[in-house]
Amino acid sequence: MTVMLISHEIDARVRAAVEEAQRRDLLPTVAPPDVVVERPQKPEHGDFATSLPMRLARAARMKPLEIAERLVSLMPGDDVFERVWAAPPGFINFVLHPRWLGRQVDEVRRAGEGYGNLDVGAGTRVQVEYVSVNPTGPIHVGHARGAVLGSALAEVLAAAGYDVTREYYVNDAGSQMDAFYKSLYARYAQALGQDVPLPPEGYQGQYMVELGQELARELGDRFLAMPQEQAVRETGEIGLGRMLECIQQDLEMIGVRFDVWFRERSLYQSGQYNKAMGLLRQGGHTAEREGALWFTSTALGEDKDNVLVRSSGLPTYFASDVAYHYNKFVERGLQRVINLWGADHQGHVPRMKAVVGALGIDPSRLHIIIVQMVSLRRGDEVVKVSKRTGELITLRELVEEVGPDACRFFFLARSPESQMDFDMELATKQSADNPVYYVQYAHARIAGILRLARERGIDWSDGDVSLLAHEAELALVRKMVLLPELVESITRTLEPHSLPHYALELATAFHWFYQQCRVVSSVPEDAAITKARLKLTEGARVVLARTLHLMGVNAPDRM
RNA sequence: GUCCCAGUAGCUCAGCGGAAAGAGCGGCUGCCUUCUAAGCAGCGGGUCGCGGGUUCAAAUCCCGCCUGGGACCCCA
Repeated sequence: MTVMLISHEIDARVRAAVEEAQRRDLLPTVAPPDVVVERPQKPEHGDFATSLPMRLARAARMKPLEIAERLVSLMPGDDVFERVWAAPPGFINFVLHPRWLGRQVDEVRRAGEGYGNLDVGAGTRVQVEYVSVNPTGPIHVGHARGAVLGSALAEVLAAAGYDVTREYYVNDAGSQMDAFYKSLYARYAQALGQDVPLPPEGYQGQYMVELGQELARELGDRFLAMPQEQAVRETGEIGLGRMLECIQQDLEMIGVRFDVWFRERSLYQSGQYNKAMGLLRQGGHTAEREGALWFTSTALGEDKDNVLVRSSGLPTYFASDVAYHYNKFVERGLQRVINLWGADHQGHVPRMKAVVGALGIDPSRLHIIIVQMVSLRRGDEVVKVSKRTGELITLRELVEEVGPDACRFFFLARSPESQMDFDMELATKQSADNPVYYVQYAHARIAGILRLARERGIDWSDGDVSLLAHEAELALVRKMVLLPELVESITRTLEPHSLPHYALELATAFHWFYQQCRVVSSVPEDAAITKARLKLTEGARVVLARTLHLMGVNAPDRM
């Protein structure tokens, strides 16, 4: 299915007009800048506009308004744009035709849940890797933000025609895991009355005590009989499995799922770690110093070199990441990779880009989105730890208190690079005044209207959309047709936070229409407009539901 | 000390080169005998951190400074 993107249509028309004008000597033959299509803030400036004449003025040595007028003369209005005009100081404005808008209502209804789907991705294989929390403990609120942003971004990319893989990188190797294994064994042994101390670097959390007790309860004391090293390994393996299950279930609570749970260990087992290191060596990007193997990133303009293999012989996390990205780009042939990392990994970005380049991969294929931290508040009170467990607030606790939809909406509404305050009081206690409910309420209202119409036996399938002429009706359609534009822009900016803002605008447009226009009328003379408005209402439901689904937020039929 | 992010309405945040700065919450005023008032309409509220610069045009780009957060481990 091919949806016409209005912005692309304008781009094409303006470019064609520039060429035509140059052919006719209305404009000097200078290279035109890219056509930037914008949406004016003021309705009287049209639905879309471009400032190309002003950008062209200097090179063309003409007055911007004059350029605009000449281009406009080559772009007469038609059945898509009712009016195209030049406006000072040098804009070209476009207004969508009311009849075209009416027809879009039918287009939306025809597309149904597929409305907003595009083929701009053209099946490009793109991976979104997000969360990837070490499986040494439960998911906390900070991780949840990346989880929500990543999952929404993946949804939008899929809608835009990309072949998307949603991936969680499981760090099941390395020193953090060793500490986890040893801590778990200690807790397990302690649960059985043994005096095994927690290692110095061990995990203190209460959840480790519980996990240890769980293993003791379910599997008995048989691990105490075996050599401790083996016991640590075996209980650790079981504990890792349980932690992963727990993480998976917690993420499921906010609708976050993955196609692939990629094991760090597999990089070593498959030999890909060795291959990646070999490539770096061959490329002359490594050096041995002080008993360690270094990635010589200073030669590539970085501030410092980075250790790949410690003098102890153990690879660093960075080395694993090198192998992992080798796996992504080379072994799996992913065309684009998008990683969402927490702010604490921000310093890691330059060397990751550098090493990808050193592996012979164009670094622009790797996008790293840094997700800033979340601080929790209840009104004016800063919330750092859970009153119940005395530890950081877990995702599970947050969702249980706030609910999945509000969680997703709030996390999604802020751009990743701004540190956010999450006010649990606002998200829960005042839930009625919550933006999430505002949007969901619009959907429920729509569902209510459609329910009523069906109960009354109205068949609106032959409704005449050309009757839609009220200001509020057209304002609603104007918002509806922006969803495909939004999907397209998110694939470029990789910023899904525009989704909730759009949802709010769409809901506002519907609520206003609802206020202005009676949909299901019992007056016989209103039969035709009732059918047309039912079509519009149904279309609005499609777009609103689709927007909510892209955000992973429920679209309730009743509230 | 170096690097990254942020600083916009009382609060939480959008906008990130274009035409008179936006939303939600909070405050004030109106609107329910027909489809959900979890709604609508209106009012009030801003030196876009500060100072320079670039540009026809700067909240938006560049430089410097201030404030807050984060990162600078042979941790991940």
